[in-house]
Amino acid sequence: MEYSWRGLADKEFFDQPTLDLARSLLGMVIVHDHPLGWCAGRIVEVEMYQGPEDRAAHSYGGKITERTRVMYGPPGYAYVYFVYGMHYCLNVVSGPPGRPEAILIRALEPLQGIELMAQRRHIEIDGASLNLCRLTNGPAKLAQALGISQSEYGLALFDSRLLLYHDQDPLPSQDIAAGPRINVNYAGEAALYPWRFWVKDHPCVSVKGKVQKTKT
DNA sequence: ATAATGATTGGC
DNA sequence: CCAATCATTATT
Repeated sequence: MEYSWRGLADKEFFDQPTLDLARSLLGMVIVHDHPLGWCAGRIVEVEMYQGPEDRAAHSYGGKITERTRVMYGPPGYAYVYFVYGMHYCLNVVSGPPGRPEAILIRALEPLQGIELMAQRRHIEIDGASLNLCRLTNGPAKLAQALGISQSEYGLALFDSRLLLYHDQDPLPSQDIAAGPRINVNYAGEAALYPWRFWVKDHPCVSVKGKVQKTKT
């Protein structure tokens, strides 16, 4: 298997404050190796969820359950959860052990394995009419496209079949936009924190992300 | 054991 | 706008 990306993220890469790690993830490439084939996409939108104090986080109040367990371990592992009875979402565990922080991957730019992604998403590739962003412009869409489900829970993103790669220099801050997170209105004060980050003007930013952007 | 609740999406 | 659909969680 040959990857052309610049370099694999090592274990130490994840040892940085969640605020920094979230922004560092933008522009990086996520690769999923699977018996059916491999897929890759560039991260263009993320959301951070910070520890026990964040009312929007699954780990709010230090809640530790079977599902949230991996968030309490070391950073750099996959936190996959199931929502709305039909969707999976992929997060990168962040923060030192004991700090239950995570970063939700909200949108990708498809790079490799387009056919497989389209197949998994039940979208037909009919030439020019397909907007590739449609494959991965949402947290559950990209999980589906990459073939991520419960069996990817807890994988080490620096040493497993699900990997993160550096591919370009870190994005300059002027290319990164920030705003409130999506669908966390129940979180009161925390719903206002500008903890969603995306690549400014990137076409593959999630639909809701774009709506919110134009609204403000 | 049982009921409430979504870090969403796609279709009407 | 709203139904779909079920794992996880809290509650009885």
